[in-house]
Amino acid sequence: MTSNQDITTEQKILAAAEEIFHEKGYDGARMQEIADRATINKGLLHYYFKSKDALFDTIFSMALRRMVGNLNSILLLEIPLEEKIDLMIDGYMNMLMRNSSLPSFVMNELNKDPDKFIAKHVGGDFRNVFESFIDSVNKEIASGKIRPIDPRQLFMNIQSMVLFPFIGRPMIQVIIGLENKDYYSLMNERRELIKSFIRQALKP
Amino acid sequence: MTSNQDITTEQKILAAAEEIFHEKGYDGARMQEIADRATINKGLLHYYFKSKDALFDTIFSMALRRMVGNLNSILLLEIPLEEKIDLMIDGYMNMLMRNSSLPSFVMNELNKDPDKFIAKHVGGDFRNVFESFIDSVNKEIASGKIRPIDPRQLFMNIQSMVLFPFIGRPMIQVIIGLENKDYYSLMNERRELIKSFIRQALKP
DNA sequence: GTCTATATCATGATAGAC
DNA sequence: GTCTATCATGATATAGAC
Repeated sequence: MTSNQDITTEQKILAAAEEIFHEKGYDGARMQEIADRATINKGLLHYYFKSKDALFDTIFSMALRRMVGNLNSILLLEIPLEEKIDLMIDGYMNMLMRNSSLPSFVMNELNKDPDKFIAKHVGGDFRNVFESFIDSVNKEIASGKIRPIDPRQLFMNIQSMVLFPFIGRPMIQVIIGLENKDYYSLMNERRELIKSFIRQALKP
Repeated sequence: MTSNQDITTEQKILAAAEEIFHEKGYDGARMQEIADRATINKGLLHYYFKSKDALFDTIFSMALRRMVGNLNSILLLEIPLEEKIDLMIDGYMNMLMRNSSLPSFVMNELNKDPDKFIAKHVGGDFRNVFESFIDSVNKEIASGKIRPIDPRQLFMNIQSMVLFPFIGRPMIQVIIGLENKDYYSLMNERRELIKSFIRQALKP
C-alpha cells in the first residue's frame, strides 16, 4: 500500500525523470541529476525504481502513449478523409505545443533501438488501424474527390509536416533566422497552414 | 608531416567513429568500441585524437557540412523557384539514400545543445542565403504563378517531407507495416512524389 | 606509431542507520 | 520512507615500453 506521501514523492520523481530523460536521452541522463531535480536523495530514487532502466521504461512508455495514443482512435473513426486528416493534425498540434521535446526524445530512442517500439507497444494492432486509413484514401480517389496518391506517402507527408518542425527546430531556427518567441507563433499558424496545404495538394 | 601509414589509420578511425557516433550518439558511444571497430588499440585512439570531445567534434562538423553544405549554394542560385525546390529535394535525397542515419544524429545532438550549430558553423551566413529564398517565393506570388504562402512555412514543409522519413523510420515502419526493403523503395518513389505534391499545393 | 598497463574519476547500485 | 555512506564497475585519459 502507498500513502499520500509516497504518491507525492513518486510523482516528483516521475516529473523530474521525464524532464531529464527528454532533455538528455537515456545515455545522457544521470540518476544524480534526476534526484537533484526532484529534490530528493539519490538512494531514494532506487527505493522507488530498482534501476535506471526501470525508471526509463516508465518514462518511455508514457512518451510512446502520448505520441501514438490518439492516432489509433482517430484513424479508426468512420468519417470522411478530410476530417480524419484535420483531426490528426489538431490532435498532434495540441499535444506538441505542450510537449515540444517529445518527438525528438521518442524518435532518437527508437533509432538507437528500433525494436523498442514493437516490444513495448501493442505491436500487432496497427495493421488494421492503418488499413482503415488506406481505405479512406482509396475511397476518395475512386470517387474522384482527390487525385491519386499512395496512401502511405500521404501519411508520411502529414506526419512529417507536423512532427519535423519540433525535431529540427534548432537547425530551422538558425537557417530562417528566428527568435524563440517567433518560432512559437509560427508553430501556431502552422496548424491551419498544413491543413490547407494538404487539401490543396490533394485537389483533383 | 604524416606518412601514408598514418593517413590510413586516421581514416580507419574516422570511419569507425562516424559509424559509432551516428549509431549511438555522443553519450552512447564508447571509445573502446570505436577502437574495436577500427581494429586498433584504444591507446592509439588518443594518440590521434586527444579526447573523445575532439574526435566527436571532427565527426560532427563533417555531418553538419554534409547536412547543410549544399543548401547554401542551391538557395543562392538565380533560377526559378520550382527548379530551386527540385534541386533541394534531389540534393537531399541523393545524400540521404547513402547517409540515412545522418538526420537523426545531427538533429539529436543539436537538440541536446542547440548552440552547437551556431558555434561550429558559419553562423551569420544564413541570413542572406534565406533572404534569397524568400525573394524567390514572393516574386512568384506577386506574378501569380503560385498561391500566397509564408516562405518560411513552405521551407519547413520541404525540409519536413524530405528529412522526417529518415528520422521517424522506426515508428512509421511499424504503423504502416513495412519491411526494410519495402521502405527503401518507398523512399525512392518519394523523390518525385514530394516534388509533385508541392507543385500541386502551390498551384494558384 | 603502436601496444600494455595504470591512474583517475564518475556512475549505478546496495547496505544500513535513523 | 528517507538519508548517509560505500561498493563495484566501467570509462576516459595518460605513462611508458617497444
